[in-house]
Amino acid sequence: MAVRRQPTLRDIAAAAGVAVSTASRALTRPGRVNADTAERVMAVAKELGYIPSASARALLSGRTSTVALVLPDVTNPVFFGLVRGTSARLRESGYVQVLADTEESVEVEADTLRKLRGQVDGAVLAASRLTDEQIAAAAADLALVVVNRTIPGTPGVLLDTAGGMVQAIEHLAALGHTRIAYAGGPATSWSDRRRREALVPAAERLGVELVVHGPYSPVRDSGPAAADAALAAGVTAVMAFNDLLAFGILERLDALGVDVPGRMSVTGCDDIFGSDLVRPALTTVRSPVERAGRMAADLLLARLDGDGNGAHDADGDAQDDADAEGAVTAEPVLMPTDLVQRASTGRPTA
Amino acid sequence: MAVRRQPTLRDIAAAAGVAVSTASRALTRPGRVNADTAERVMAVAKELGYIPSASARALLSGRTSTVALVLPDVTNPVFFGLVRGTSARLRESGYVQVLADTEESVEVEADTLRKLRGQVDGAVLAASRLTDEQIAAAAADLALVVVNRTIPGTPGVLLDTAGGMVQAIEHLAALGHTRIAYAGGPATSWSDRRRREALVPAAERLGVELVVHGPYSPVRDSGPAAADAALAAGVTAVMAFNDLLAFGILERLDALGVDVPGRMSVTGCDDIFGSDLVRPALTTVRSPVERAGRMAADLLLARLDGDGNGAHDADGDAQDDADAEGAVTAEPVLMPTDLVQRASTGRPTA
DNA sequence: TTGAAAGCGCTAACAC
DNA sequence: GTGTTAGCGCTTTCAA
Repeated sequence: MAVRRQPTLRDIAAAAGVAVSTASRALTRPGRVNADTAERVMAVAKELGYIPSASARALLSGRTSTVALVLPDVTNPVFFGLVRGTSARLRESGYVQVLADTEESVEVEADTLRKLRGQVDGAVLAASRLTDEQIAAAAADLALVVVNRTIPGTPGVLLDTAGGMVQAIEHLAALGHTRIAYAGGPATSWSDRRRREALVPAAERLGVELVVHGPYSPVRDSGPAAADAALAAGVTAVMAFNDLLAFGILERLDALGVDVPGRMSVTGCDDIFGSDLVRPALTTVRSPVERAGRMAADLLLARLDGDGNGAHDADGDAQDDADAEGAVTAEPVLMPTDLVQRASTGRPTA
Repeated sequence: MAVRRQPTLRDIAAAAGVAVSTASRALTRPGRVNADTAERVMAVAKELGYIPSASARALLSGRTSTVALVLPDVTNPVFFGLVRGTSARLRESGYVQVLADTEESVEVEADTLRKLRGQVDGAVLAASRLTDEQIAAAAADLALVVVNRTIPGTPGVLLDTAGGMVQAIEHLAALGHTRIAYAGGPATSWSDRRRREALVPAAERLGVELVVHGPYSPVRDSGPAAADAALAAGVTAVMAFNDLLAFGILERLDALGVDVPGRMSVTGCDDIFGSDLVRPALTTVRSPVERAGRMAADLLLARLDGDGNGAHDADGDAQDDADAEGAVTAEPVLMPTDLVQRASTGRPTA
């Protein structure tokens, strides 16, 4: 396969009886050329199935029209929305998206970023495992937008899950819970730190006792430990760092015959696929991950296309674009989250 | 950001006091050059952080070291394993993976494939919406591997879900079910056709009555219709086209207060994330999607790198590679599936 | 062993 | 309005 040689601009020019430069002009800015000539060239190009060489263009312009999305784990449901968001936004602007899975490895991520330099115009870096310094260094060579990280001088998108968690604790307090556990995530997690900082004063304000457990790995397998810790702490509700952890907690409680939400309410975070499938369905913090992906792509494209060319205004999403414009100044964009109430939370019956 | 100009080969050559051609040789085949010179050049290159321009290489060689994965919907859990499989395999061989989401649209897919030509060396086409003719045409311009499609002359990977479905009906028959429904998938689905062709004789052999419903969209929202049809047909078990549909069926049965599996057993297909989270946990056909992804990438790389260079033998997966070698002849590779028994199937209590 | 030069496909001056 | 030419960064003859 892939036998037939692609026609080049030279072929088109020859077939149309013009010089290559004329052919080039006819195809890229028909205005700058005689209408008849332009038409003829375009007809020939179409007939021969001409497609301009991306490599040649890239070599000449230094621009590849390609953007990378770098993720620690493509199979983590949390990132699906992100992939879709960036993917859709980039396609709208004619960019190609490269997907890089770093397999949760710092080395792979650093290596990937290095190789990407020159291959892509920019990258969206999600849930990076790198240090601030490493990211800042990479940003010197490659237009970068970070998701859920704050790197001075680098634009970013932040999902305000801390705000959603505060909504969750308010929800629980309103239901009558007075002693609540937070099953925390990885010690290195920026989000986790933010949530603790938000939850402590919120608990105080609401007059509830907050017991912080963890750190736990944000996976189902950590659920049993978190569930046991919550039971041992004598709380009536546990807020999990994320849905995966919450799933594990629910499973453990189910196995122990603990009534949810009667004896123990459970909340998660992310509203990933499956959170409404578990029984009882999980009350969780929904974050606009897909919109965050769009936004990240927006920020990146704004940088790449130059601030004012308006190319990234193609879609009518005034909300996003308004934010994007503002964020060209490298202020991280904060995306609000909200609480989805389902069956896993209720009044404590004890 | 992205300010610092990338050093080119010329810079390296100048700094090392050699000609560009020598620098090129030193970096690409150190053997063909004086050892001292080679060392000096490499040292300079490292110091200056030289990275060869992918565009220039591509322009010269016509090879981009990039492969596309084309999917109808990145957010469909069925594809996650595929993404991961191709991604891992491609990275092992130093290829970059481009992810293209066609949004279930024939037009977008055709358009994507056309644009991809020249940008990538090849593509893995999964669950394509195109006609055989369209795919065959695209294969003339681009090295292609199809997943779950058979296109004469084009290598492919087939997930033998039909075999898994037969296991499922055998399982149900063994439990004592004598009248079973199959909630079929889209009429255009190649897999669906294969399954019907396999299920009918299997049912006959097992002495069970098979009632075929559908076509249904393979999404949760189609579940209620499928569930209602199964109930109306008086069967004691329903086999869903895929897990998403099965989820919808379970929800509907739950809402109607129908006991699962007592009154109705349910099976799915794919074993997607969440199938063990639903209650009752779903008995389903597990297909080795990630391995299929690896295999598809294997087949593609075998084509691209030429049959015998062994580059795709880097990993020790003798099983896969043995198959891959054989499949260079464009015989589709069939991946076996198996049944995962969970709580949603049991003896009929009526 | 090394250097000079050609050229991949394209665009952007710069003529005419 | 159109053609000629140079050159993006690299590899690869072909000489030296």
